[in-house]
Amino acid sequence: MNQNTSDPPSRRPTLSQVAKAAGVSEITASRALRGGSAVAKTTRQKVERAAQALNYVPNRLAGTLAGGASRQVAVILPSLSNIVFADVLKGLENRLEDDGYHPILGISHYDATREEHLLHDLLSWRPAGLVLAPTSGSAATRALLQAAELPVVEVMDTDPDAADMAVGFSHRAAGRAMAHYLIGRGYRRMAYIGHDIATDFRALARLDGFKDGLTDAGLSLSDTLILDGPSSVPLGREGLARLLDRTTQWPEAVFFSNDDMAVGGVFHCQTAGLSLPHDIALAGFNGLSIGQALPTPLTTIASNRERIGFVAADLILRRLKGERPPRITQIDFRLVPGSTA
Amino acid sequence: MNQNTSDPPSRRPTLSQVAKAAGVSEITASRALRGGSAVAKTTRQKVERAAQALNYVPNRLAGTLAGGASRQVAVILPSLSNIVFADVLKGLENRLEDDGYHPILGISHYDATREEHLLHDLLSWRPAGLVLAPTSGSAATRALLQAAELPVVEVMDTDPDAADMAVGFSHRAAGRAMAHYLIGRGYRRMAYIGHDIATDFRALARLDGFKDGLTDAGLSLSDTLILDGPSSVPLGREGLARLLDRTTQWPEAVFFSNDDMAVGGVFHCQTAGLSLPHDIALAGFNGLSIGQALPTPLTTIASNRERIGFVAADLILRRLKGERPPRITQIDFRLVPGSTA
DNA sequence: CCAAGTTATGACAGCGCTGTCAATATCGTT
DNA sequence: AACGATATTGACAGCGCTGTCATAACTTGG
Repeated sequence: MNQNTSDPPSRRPTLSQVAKAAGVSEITASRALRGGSAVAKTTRQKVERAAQALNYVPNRLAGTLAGGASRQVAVILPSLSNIVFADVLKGLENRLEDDGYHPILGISHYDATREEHLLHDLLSWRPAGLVLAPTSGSAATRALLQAAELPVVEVMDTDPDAADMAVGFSHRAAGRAMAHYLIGRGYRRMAYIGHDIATDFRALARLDGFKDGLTDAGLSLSDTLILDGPSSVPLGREGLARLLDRTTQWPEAVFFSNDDMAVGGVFHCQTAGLSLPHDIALAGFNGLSIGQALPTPLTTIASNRERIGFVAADLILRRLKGERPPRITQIDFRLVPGSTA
Repeated sequence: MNQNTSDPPSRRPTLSQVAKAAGVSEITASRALRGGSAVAKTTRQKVERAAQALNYVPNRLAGTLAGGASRQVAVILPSLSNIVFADVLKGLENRLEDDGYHPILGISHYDATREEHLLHDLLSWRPAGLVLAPTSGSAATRALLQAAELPVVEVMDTDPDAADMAVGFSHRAAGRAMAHYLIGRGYRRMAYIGHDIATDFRALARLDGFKDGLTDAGLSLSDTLILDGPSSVPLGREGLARLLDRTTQWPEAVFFSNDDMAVGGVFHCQTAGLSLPHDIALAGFNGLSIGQALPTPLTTIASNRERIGFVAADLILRRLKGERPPRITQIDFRLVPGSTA
């Protein structure tokens, strides 16, 4: 807390130093650098030159505190192990960057307590907006959001009633769509293989929707296998092996919690010499490129994660410009018939 | 710019309001909430209760500006399409979160100009540290880093001389190791299939190392195919198809720029009815789980991206605590013999 | 019971920047 | 040549918080 007279020892240059170097007042320098306001062309050039020369980097903490909007957007995702959320983040970052905004990231690990903690932490940076793929519908979380008075976008799902805005699609509807598709293909005995469902409630919603779809046709799930741990190719492979191993009456079709799992299932079939979809049919969810590159392209449902992220960022930005964008934006999923079911 | 007397209309509660509610001075409230300093137990409780009641969320912009350290770490990665960088980010976030730090993210898209711009932008938030997977060795970038006077960790590579600290491994050595392994297995005619190498200079370093390894044994690359665009499974599949199509004298082994590409190669072989590694041998890089779950586990080199991220964060944090951690930290790669080569 | 040493609290200034409003310079017009 | 309109610049205060130093309250021991 020193430095008011004379040159500071070696600190980063401040606006005041730039102003002095350019021979103008601080506020004029500020305006010159931010563009827009009325500043004579020659003055602006002087200031810009001075800033350049001093290697000036503005201090946005100060700027934001003094009245500006933050240009940081808090982002809370449940995981990064899954490429799905990396895709969302990519879309987000892409759109934000266009307007000079940046995401501050928090990973909740599908843990409601952690999510709440993160929220509190990130909010302390006074972000201009918040994007999250909620892990829980926790009341405490909801209260914090309400109080924060900033644009909030919940991504990936449109089922629960969002506090503010939402972008995504109905996972329940997606599950149901797959059930209908498989039924249409003539399958009747169907099983489900999923990962740690207690935490991933969107996967759970797909399962519920799938069951609904079966019910629509008077059917029900013949078998269900839930494995511990996050979804992965090896886990899906193990899952199918175990499911087929523990019963003599095989299902005709298996719906996996997502493509990673389903690709694992395909690999098991390749290893076990089972022909797809004749011996058994498999279906996934997400439409990852790897599933489509398989010798037997995976039957799946494509979701556009990157677009969801992009739109989420766009909604925040629009709101900050004073617009009133729609509360719910559907980014539709699309059933991709492959050769595995 | 109003609000000094009376109650502000509806703004977020400030420390001063908490203090008033608790009947103490602002600074005492500050100390009570931050813990540590000498504050009577009863006072602390009063303040905590008041904060709770008001739903107080501290303003770290103000806190940092007033003298604290930032607790934000700038992170610049070239891409998020590749799971590799998502892994690094995951490790980073994990370690940072433990100490209440958060990453501010920027994606350079393998573009030096963009990287520089991001650097400037992120630095304006006065982060406590910086982690980047450099895209270029740009002089301008280097200068900015030097001037910024904050802990900097360059991740993924230890080849170039880092400005400050570095965590990772030598991609050149990794490429060479694979060459030696394949030679040891008896292969002589070897080809390389890679993605957009102009931008991904770490992939390029692996290729160079691979060539070095061949040279060590008096061999040289029989064929090289570089495809446009980011690496992906479909691209690898297409690559191998094209390579085998354009020549009658097939290579005995193919080294791919990474596992995604190599898995695509495996899929092509499955489709084309080629037996691995008899008809042709394939090898990748990264040690992704998908490669290991294949019916024919992929021969590859495992890199520990998550750990690299974790260690990078740890280095920053240690430096902030005043320690002097090592400048270069090797996180070794490991050759994983599979059944594809 | 008082001096010396702790422990707890507060006053003050200032971090680096921007919004507001006022002051000055510049210009065209009659 | 004087006047109002417009373009350009600056003074001031304050955003919400914390470091520094000073003061007040409380111990302890002789």
